[in-house]
Amino acid sequence: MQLAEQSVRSMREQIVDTLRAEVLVGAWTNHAPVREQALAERFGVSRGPIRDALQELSREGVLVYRPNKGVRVNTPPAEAERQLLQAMRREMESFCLSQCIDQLTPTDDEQLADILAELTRACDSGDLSSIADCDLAMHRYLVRSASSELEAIWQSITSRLLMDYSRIDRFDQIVSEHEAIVEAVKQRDLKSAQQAINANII
Amino acid sequence: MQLAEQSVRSMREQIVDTLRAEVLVGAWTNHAPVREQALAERFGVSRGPIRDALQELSREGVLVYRPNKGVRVNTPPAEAERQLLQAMRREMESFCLSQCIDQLTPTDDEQLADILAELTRACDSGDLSSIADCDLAMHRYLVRSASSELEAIWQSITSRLLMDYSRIDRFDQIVSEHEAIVEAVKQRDLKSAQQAINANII
DNA sequence: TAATTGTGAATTGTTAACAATCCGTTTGAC
DNA sequence: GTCAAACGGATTGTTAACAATTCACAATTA
Repeated sequence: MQLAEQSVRSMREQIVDTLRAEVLVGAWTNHAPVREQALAERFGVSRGPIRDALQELSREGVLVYRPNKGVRVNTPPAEAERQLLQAMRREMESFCLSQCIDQLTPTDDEQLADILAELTRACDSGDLSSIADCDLAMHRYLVRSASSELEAIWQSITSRLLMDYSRIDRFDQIVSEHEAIVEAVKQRDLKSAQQAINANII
Repeated sequence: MQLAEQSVRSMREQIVDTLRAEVLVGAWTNHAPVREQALAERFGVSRGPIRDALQELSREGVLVYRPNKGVRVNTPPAEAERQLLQAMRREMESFCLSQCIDQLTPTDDEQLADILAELTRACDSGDLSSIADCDLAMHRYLVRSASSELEAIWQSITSRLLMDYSRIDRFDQIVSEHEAIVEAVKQRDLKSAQQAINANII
């Protein structure tokens, strides 16, 4: 009775990823509350899975939940918090690189190259939502390669940092920075890869 | 139609806190899966709120979710991950102290003293679940005083660290370490408070 | 007029029933 | 006897209806 082109779990993940990308790109304001029924109709499911997705995004810091009042888009972190989160994100991704870089295979290099190609295409076409998605996908790939356990924490930190993703207009810079990451990883050059990551996390 | 001694949101939070404390104390094994129906009957609600709580604990790293198979207790992090998480927790709590310590009021001091008193009582009676609860409550109080935004991230990191809370047998040490924290905070001595926190986070 | 109280629609929270999936067991073929 | 397919109970995933709460707006009163 369902389209079921993906597993049930993937459906919720897909909803979460879609909504996250839209929020991070600024497609939603934080003035209007998010209505469950409207999202349910949009995704063709009932309110249950929608509520699950909204709960997850709330825990992630993208949305803010208030009892009996639903969710709203969160506000960007204060400057001091932002600096802490940035330091933590750099620490995490540097750690993940050091853990995974010698375990990666040519297949991983291809995957990263694919993500980079899609990121480039997204930047060319100016598809903000897709840019944010690809950007996150590359970093997430490296984090997950090191430890799937850390992914949820990394996502929470990163989502909050990207709540004011203002530099998404520097398309060329985004591409070149990620090219540097992929190249350094391909060379299995830990120091360069960490530097490239740190340069990209601002 | 409900007991309703607390708000609806508090009910879910209460379920989450109860289950978390039980898992962190080792009351559950990770061999037997967690059954939704049994928990629903235990807490006197339907499976819906239980599923919400289990989802939250999964995202927090206390439980592990697998599609169509429910949740299990997570395993402790590997040693390398553990060191990263510990460094991040220290960084977070040091930051929170620096942010909040000059904003705290005598009322806050009382609250911390109350938590310390209950922790002492729990250690005297050897109530492991209560010990874990009070321990977390004190750190959470300081984190929340600095920034409620950071609380979810802090909880994720801390829960994973406590997945092997083996030193919960050193009751006297737990009490004295938290006494040192409360005292330093009361003196508004940032450096000492940070040292006391770092000494407690192992 | 300003403040307060009612009222009803809209929204979130919860429940129970139904659908889909998993897993151990049995059945059957070779 | 061994292996694979099929059956059935148990469990998770989803849905729609119902309950509880919130919010905007109208009606009432001072």
